[in-house]
Order: sequence, then structure tokens, then C-alpha cells
Amino acid sequence: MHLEFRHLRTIRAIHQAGGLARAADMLNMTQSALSHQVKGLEDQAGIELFVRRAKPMRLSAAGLRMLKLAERILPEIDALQDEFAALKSGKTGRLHIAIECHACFDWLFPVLELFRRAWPEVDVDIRAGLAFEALPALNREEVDLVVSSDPVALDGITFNPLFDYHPMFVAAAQNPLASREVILAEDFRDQMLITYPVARDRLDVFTELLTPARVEPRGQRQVELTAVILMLVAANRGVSVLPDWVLRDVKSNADYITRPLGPGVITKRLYAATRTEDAAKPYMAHFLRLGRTEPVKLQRG
Amino acid sequence: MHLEFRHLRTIRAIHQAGGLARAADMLNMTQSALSHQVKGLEDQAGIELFVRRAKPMRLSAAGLRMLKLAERILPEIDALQDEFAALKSGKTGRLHIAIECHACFDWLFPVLELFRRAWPEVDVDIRAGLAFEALPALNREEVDLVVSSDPVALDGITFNPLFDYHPMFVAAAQNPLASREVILAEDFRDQMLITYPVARDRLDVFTELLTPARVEPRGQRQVELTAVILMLVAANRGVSVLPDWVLRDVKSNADYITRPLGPGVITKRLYAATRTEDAAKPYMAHFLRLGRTEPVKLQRG
DNA sequence: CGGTGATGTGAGACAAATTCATAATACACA
DNA sequence: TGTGTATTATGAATTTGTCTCACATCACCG
Repeated sequence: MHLEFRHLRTIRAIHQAGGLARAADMLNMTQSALSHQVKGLEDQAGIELFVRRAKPMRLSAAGLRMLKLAERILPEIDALQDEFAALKSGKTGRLHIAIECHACFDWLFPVLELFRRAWPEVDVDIRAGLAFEALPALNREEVDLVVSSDPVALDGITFNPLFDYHPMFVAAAQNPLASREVILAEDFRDQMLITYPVARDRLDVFTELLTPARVEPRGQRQVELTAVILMLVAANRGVSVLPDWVLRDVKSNADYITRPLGPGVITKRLYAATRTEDAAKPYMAHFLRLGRTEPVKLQRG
Repeated sequence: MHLEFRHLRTIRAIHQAGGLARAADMLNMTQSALSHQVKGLEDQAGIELFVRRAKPMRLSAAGLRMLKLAERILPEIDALQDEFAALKSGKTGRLHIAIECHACFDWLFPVLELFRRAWPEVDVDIRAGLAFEALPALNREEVDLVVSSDPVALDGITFNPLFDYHPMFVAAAQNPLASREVILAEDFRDQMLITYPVARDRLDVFTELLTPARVEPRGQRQVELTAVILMLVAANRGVSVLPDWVLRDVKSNADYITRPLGPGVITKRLYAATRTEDAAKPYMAHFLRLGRTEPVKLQRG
């Protein structure tokens, strides 16, 4: 049976109009066309959909069954159209975020909370971008936004700057390095370094400090959760380098000391990479704005 | 947007097959045709349904939304096809019954109860055929079976005989007519006659007895429910003529007397009128068989 | 019995979908 | 970095299907 939406519309129109001729008017076609169409449909289905005995043609039992289907399905099509219209106008959309930086959860959650309230229709999700290459996934539309601190020149991808941060040294109060004003690369030689479980070229402490200075810490331990890292640091089981926004609570905690890295001030910038065409979408623009302003408030406490 | 089932099938196939070329195979068409079709659909919708960057083409966010629609709708179409197949093979259908005779409820309900158990898929309904002309409604497929005792030669309509019955006189035990063996037309002159509220030419007592004898009862009272008629009769507020199967319980009740009408034995035959082409349908044939045999069992008590 | 209001039919015009052949593209692997 | 393979895109010709036009048919009503 070669059913088409056209047929469902026809069935519904003939029912509503109470006859083939009037239905043809409703559908902006000739009565003849409808007659052909109905005949074709009945041939295909092998069932009489209409009772032709009495003159204004009416639905048969089978036709009524098909009408039921039409009245269930056709509104769904309209709903889809509406949704697509909303998608096109930018009222709704998808925002699946991949984060390459573990610590970003700290500012991302509050930002997302604000965003969800403003754009309840947008489909939001976060994927920890550890298991896959985030930027190719962006290109393939598997995700829509990648938080990263390493902008790369890529066709069709825009790196929208979010905010600057300073990687900070954190150690237990009783750690000997507590006496220093600034922590240098050499200071790590005697330390157990605790990091997130990612490659070195994605860890600020290596890219900005240790690798250029060719310094190797005494040891390295990989820990997934920020809270656990801080726990180990407090127990003086190692030291770590974390973004300043993560350490906002720690600064006022007597168990820890936080120090800038040196000799120069190290500043890093966080970016939200999006497909270039997406950056202009209203909800995306709003998210980027939130991503620029909200974390700064957090950094300031 | 000119959406068609074809497109939904395409979306689903490309998703399932994980690529356009394989999907084309599934749908028995060339890859080229699918490519054209998808392009056309996207043009119509004004939205990209697929991500073409990565090579096995995948659904975009909008495409996924449409896939959801496809997976809801397409099974419904299949279900409809199945139902139509069942309709054609006669496993299911519609049996809307119009009864012109009020008293028929008495045997019709038990028959329908049996029928429903045997043909649970058949859509059964009863319409009291008082408000409309039943036989034209049969022709227009508003109903599928009409119970009637007056066969008429009509094109396309078959009158299937059900069973014979005898209109019986019923009165209160204290009614003077209790002494008679047989009730004649003249006997009604002094009686209040209780009937169903229908035209005289559809009441056995008039068509078979009073009208030919040109006898008018003392009075006539119209009552809708059989139980109420019997109540009034028991109170000797009037007499009535009812089919024998209605009086099966009354015969053994000391409050009433039942008598045949005379002088000759009056026999009437009940028919089930159907559209000629319907009578052969399995479920209809079964119903007619039940309608022939079950009431007879009731008549015998 | 002819008029009225409805549906049905056939031929041709037209539009849309499909195919064929081939081009363009991305990806993997040497 | 090219080369082969798998995948999608494109253009022109063809086929298919749908619509319109003009007219036929049918049922009903007075």
C-alpha cells in the first residue's frame, strides 16, 4: 500500500467537508484530481474507503479507521514544522558541550544553571572530553561547543575567548615551599606532582613551566577529581597546580598555601570553540556571554 | 515543507544503515536517488538534516528529531496495513446493528454476548432504530445489519431469515379474558392496549389482527420498556401483545395469563437484513447462525 | 423525464522522482 | 604525500505519477 500524507489529508478533508467536491476546494485542487487520487488509494489498499451509494460520498468503516490515523499523525507533522521553524529562528537548538579541562566543571555548572533557566528549550548536555578528540567531534556535529585553552587554526571553527586565568601552585601549609613568594620550575624537582589524568601537553604546569625548563618532578600522580586532589594536597602527599578559580575557597583555608608560578606572571586564556556558523545563534551567543562574565565573578569570590 | 512517508523511511534507513549508500540498498533504489531526495528534503525544510563533514553521513540534531517522528509514525502505518489485511480476510470488521423491534433486546443481548467472545476484534454496536429509517441507513453503510420482520425487495439488501415467533396476548390473571382459550380481535374493544411507542404498521397486534378486523381498542398507551409494560399489565392497567420469547418467564408466573391470538395461528418471521455482499463475511455468517439458533433455545425456556 | 448536484473517466500536460554515468570528496594506509 | 577505496554529489535523460480539462455517468427530485 502506497500511503502518503497527501492521502491522509484527503481523507480528513473529505470527512470535514462532507463530500468530494467541497474537499477538493479545501485542498485547492480539482474534484477530478481527488477522484483519481481516492480511486488510486483504494486500489492500492484493496479496500473501499468510501461509501459511494449515497451521494455526498462518506467514509466507510475502513475509511474511518484511516481517518483516525490521519487525525493522530497530521498534527504531529505540524508540530515538527513548528519545531523546525523555532530551530531556524534560533529559539531552540542543541548545546552539547565537550570540556577538555577537568577543572572547568567548577565554573561550567553555575553557568549552565543560569543558561538552562533562560533557554529551557535548548537541549543541553556535557561530555567529559577525555575519551575522544573534541575538535573533530565539533566538526562532525557530535558536540556543539568545546572548552579549551589551546586555540588552533581550523577551518569552520571559531575560538571565542572566555576569560583569563592564572595557574596557581597549591600545597599543604606545612610544605617547605610555603616560605616562597613565587614558585619556580626547579622547586618541583623534590615534589610529588598531582595532576588530572590527561597527557602532559594538556596540563598547564608542564606546557607553561616544567617542559620549557626541562624540569622533571620527583614523581607524578594522576587523580580525576578536584576534591580528591585537594585532599591529597592537604595531607601533604603532593603538590598541584590548578586554575585560580578552583582555588578561590582554598585561599582562605589555613591548611593550604597558594602561590603564583614564576618567574614571570603566567596567564592563560580559556576559549569556547564553536562551529563558526553557530556562534551567531542567539542561544549560543548568550551562552558565550555567560561564559565570559560569570566565571570572573567566581574568581573574585 | 513537503514531507512524505518516503522521506521518513529514508531518514530511518540512513540511520539504521549508517550511511547513504547502504540505505539506498535497503530501500531498493540507487544511491543517487537518495542523494537527490535528501537534498530536496533539506531544501524544502530549510534545515540540514544530515552532517556531511564526516563520511558515513549521520543525522544532525534536526535529523534526529525527524527520526523520532519516523519511528513513531511508520509502525502505525504498518499497523494500519495489518488491520486492513484482517478486514479483507474477514477476521475483523464492523457489526453495527439497528433494531426496529423493541422487544428484540431480549434475545439480541445474549446472542451478542456469545458473538463478542468469538469475534473480539469486530466492532459491535446497537442502535435503537426508532429515530431513523434503518434500511436506507443500511445502504449507506451507517449500519451493517437491521433486525426486522417486514422483508422488502431492495437491491443489494438480503433478508436473512432468523426464526419464527408467535405474538402472544398477555394480561393480568384477574382480567376477564383469562377465561378464553384464544384471544380474538373483538376482545380488544374493551381493553386498554399497551404497546411500544412506534407507528401502528410496525406493531404486530395491529398489522396481524386489529387493522384487518377494523377493531379499535378502548384505548392505547405507549410505553418504552418491556419491563414497564409487564408491570402495568400485572396491575391490570391494560393488556398487551408481545412476542412469545419475551413472555417465557411470564408463562410460569401466576400474576399473568398468556394466550394465543386467533382465530388462526399467527406466525411471524424475524429477519436480519444485511448488504448482500456482507452476508458471506465469516463474522457476519457466524452472527446470523447465532441469531437463528440461540433465540429458539430461549423460546423453549 | 429532464434538471441538478454529485462523482467517474480518459487524454494530455506537467512536475517530480529515479536512473545512469561520472565527478568530487574524505579517509586509510603504505 | 600520494594512491586506492569507500562514500556522497551532480547533471541530463528517462520514467513515473499527479493534476487539469473536458466530458461522461450516476442518483435523486419534482
